[in-house]
Parts: sequence; C-alpha cells; structure tokens
Amino acid sequence: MTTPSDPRLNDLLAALPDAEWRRWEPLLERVDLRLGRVLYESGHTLDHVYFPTTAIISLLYVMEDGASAEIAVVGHEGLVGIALFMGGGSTPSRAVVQSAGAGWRLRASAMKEEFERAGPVMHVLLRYTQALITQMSQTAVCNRHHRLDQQLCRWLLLSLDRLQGNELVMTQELIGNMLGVRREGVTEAALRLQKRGLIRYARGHITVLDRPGLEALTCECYAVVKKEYERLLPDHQAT
Amino acid sequence: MTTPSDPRLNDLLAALPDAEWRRWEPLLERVDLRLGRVLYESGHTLDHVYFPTTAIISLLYVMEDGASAEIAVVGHEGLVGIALFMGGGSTPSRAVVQSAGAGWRLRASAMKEEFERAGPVMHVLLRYTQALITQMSQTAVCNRHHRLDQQLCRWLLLSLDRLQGNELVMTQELIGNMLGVRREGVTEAALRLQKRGLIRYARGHITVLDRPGLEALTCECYAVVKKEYERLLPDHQAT
DNA sequence: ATCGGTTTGTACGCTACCATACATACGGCG
DNA sequence: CGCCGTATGTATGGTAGCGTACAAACCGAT
Repeated sequence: MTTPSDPRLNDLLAALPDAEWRRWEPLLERVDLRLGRVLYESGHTLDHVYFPTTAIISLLYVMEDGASAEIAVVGHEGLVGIALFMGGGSTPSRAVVQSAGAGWRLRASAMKEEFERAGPVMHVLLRYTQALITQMSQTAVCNRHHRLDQQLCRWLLLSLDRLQGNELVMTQELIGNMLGVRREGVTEAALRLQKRGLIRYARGHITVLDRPGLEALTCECYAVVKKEYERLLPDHQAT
Repeated sequence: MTTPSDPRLNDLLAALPDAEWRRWEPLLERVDLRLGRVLYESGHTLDHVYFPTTAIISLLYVMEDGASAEIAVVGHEGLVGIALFMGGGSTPSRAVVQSAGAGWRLRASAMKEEFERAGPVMHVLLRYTQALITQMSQTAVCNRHHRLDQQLCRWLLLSLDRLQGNELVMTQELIGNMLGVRREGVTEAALRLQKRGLIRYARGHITVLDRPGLEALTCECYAVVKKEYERLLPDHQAT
C-alpha cells in the first residue's frame, strides 16, 4: 500500500508552526511500517526519528533470557527515537511495529539540527518526552500492582486510541510478549473479556465491541496517562 | 546538622563548565533534607529543582487506593524536578527523601532561564534525563519479571551507590512502600539475604556485609542501568 | 479435500506473593 | 527498671500467574 498519508496526521508534525513546517516538509521521508519491523535495536545508534501516522510502534525491552516487556506505545501522537535529541543516541530498548501502517521519518542529522535551534520544535519534543516518561512510569506501577485483566484492557485502549476503527490485528502470543506474560494467560483474560461482551477474538483479529465497558474495567493507569498527554500536548488530535 | 556540604559533590553541578558555575553558585541554596520530607507532590507545580549531595530521593507513585511503587531513585548523580525544564511543570509522582542528608536547590525561574540558554547546561540535563528514563523503564521490566529477592538486592545496591559507607537507615515497612510489596515480604526476603551473610538487619539499620554477593544475586537490571548512567554521564563521581 | 502450520482453548501441579493475624523483640522514656 | 510504641518474625489459607503439556479449531496451500 502506498497511500499518500498526510504527514500532518502525526500530531507533533501538525503542531509545528508554519515556518518550521516549510523547512521540514522536504526533509520528511515516507515509510511503510510493516508488522514486526524493528525501527531500532537495543544499544544501536539511531539514524532516523520516526513519526507514525497510522502505524503503532511498541517500545519494548528484551531481557537476557528472552523475556520481554513493553515500556511504552507510540502512535500518531508521538515520535520514536527520543534518544537522538536527548543526547544518548541509543537506548537499551527496541522499537517494533505493533500495528502496520504508515509513518514519516527524518534523518538523525536533520533532527538534531532542528532541535538545537532551541525553539518551538524543541519545546514540543520535550513536552512529548515528558508525556512518554509518564507512560513509562505508569507502566512500572501497573506491572507491579494490577491484574492481567485490567492490564489487557489498558493495552487495548492504548492501541485503540492510536488506530482508526475498532479492530486490531494482533495474536495473543504477541500481546503476551508486550505485556510480559504467558500466551495462555492472555487467552484466559481475553476469554473473560469476551464473555462479558467487551471484545470479540478470532485468530489474530480483535474487535472491540464495548469501549466504555473496557474503560470501566481497566485500572486508573490508562486515564492518568491519557490526561497527562492531553495536558502536555493540548493540540493533539481528537481520537 | 549544618555541615557545609560542597554543592559540587553533586555530579551534575560538578560537571558545569566554569562560566556556568560562576553564575550558578550564588543562586544555589543549601537544604537539609530529612527523612520523609516531600520535595514535591503529584500534580503540584514545582518551585525548585533539587540537587542532592548526601541525601537520596525516591520518586514514587501513589495510587488511588494508597498502594505505591518507586519509579526511580535520585542521589548525588542527579537532580529532582526534571518536569521543570521538560515543560510540564509537574508530574503525577511524588518525591520523598528516602535517606536523610544534604542537597542544594535552585529556584524554578533560574533553572528555566539557565536551561533556555540551550548550552552545555541543557545538554547535561537532557542526558541525565535520558539516564533517568532508562532507570524507569528498567523498573517497569523488573517489576514484571523479577523476584522480590533480586529486586531487594537491586534496591540495596542503588541506595548504596548513592551513599558513603555501607549502612542505610530504612525500615522494612518503608522498603515495602518503595518496592510496592508487603512489609512481610520484605522481612522474608531480608532474612534470606541475612542467612546468606550478605546483610545484617537491625531495627531500621541495614549493614551491607558483602556487596559482591549482592551483585551476584541481583537481576541484570542493576547493571544495565548503571552502565547507561556511566555512558551518558561519564563525568560522574566514582562511587 | 487433505494436510500442515498457526492460533486458540484447556488442564494440572507449582510457586511467589497476598491478606490477615498475632507473637516477639528491641529501645527509648518515664 | 518497667512500660510502650515501633520494628521484626512467623503462621495460615488464598490466589494470580507460571511452566508444561496437549487438544481443538482454523486457514491456506498443495
């Protein structure tokens, strides 16, 4: 698929003042992000930052023994590759396409230059980074205290917010990798949600039937993060 | 106690170029940080950033039902209050003094001004922020996958790195709050470590007897975070 | 239509941690 | 010295999620 996919579907790009946007537009390169593609690997130096429009990227941490856990999710509201302007150039995590779609990317050198202007671009990026930090912290807390059922609800809602439509393509095995639990655990939790009529599951396709129901069942973590994104990035697109 | 406590015991202050240091020095105010003091509360606007020298600060998240979990620890290697220059002005977490000691603080307005110069100060602060992000992500993963015994080791080592000496003043109840587990769980884990001869516990005083032993027992999370701090902030003081 | 790989469902025993309750021990203060 | 509050140790039953194993259902390709 090669739909044009307006770059300004990405909220950060959309938030750029006109002057910056004119500079950026010619530098942006469209990328087709297929399921499973790795945008960067733990410890590797980044060569681009990615601005997803219709794709969803998962930042996940893979441990020595192969166990993994998602630390944050990035969609059209954000960007992948903050280490570039934060100064480290790499992070000990991996960025994987969790839901196929489109995005736009900018070369590392261009990104750094733009950031170093220390103008509105920098401030938006830093506010976004703070929102991302909130998501990560909340994930830490949620991992500690909340039950799998609630976490699954939170995860579904986070994904839904970054998609158009109410269906997501995702096997239970993959959800298990993201949440850092066994596939069987996901099966059981998903069945419980299905029995309540909140979702429908079928071989890698989840249809959300009752979003308010999910919101009622999930833990506070979802709302806390969402509110913080809205506070820090008020220009964001309505979902 | 009102020991002078050189502000440059703090690694970030120590890393300042001379020109910046001369500007900062008169602006820094010494603070005596007693156990339990709250430097900022969830959602409240920060009025200072704090640079601990001998104190240790715990960033913790308190949930609606009162359950809590630590998302990061800050000592002489860092600063408390990144939300100030990241742009949000507040975060949904709380900063509490976990180990009494000294620190220095800077008014919010001064901090912002210095950051906005977009020079070396900004770059150090951003690299520190990235290190902090690593710590938070790793906490999320650790909460998901590792056993309490290992987490306790990690926590002890993190504290030890930020202290002089090998004794820390901390009840099991408080450790439970930090790690987000029951006090009884901490008692049992601490007893296991004690039986192995790694620590000695006595009414709020923990003495670490065998640091290499703790390092051998803890999960990879400790080393990953430590390496990342060293990579991002190479000027840091040897512990 | 059949086969084979993938995805989902189910079962079983196990362990770490939880909730609760209570016992003990220490230490500072009168 | 004895008291009391705080801190630590111990016990009991409950449960969520794990590791493992295997069955069933589905889809696509031959």
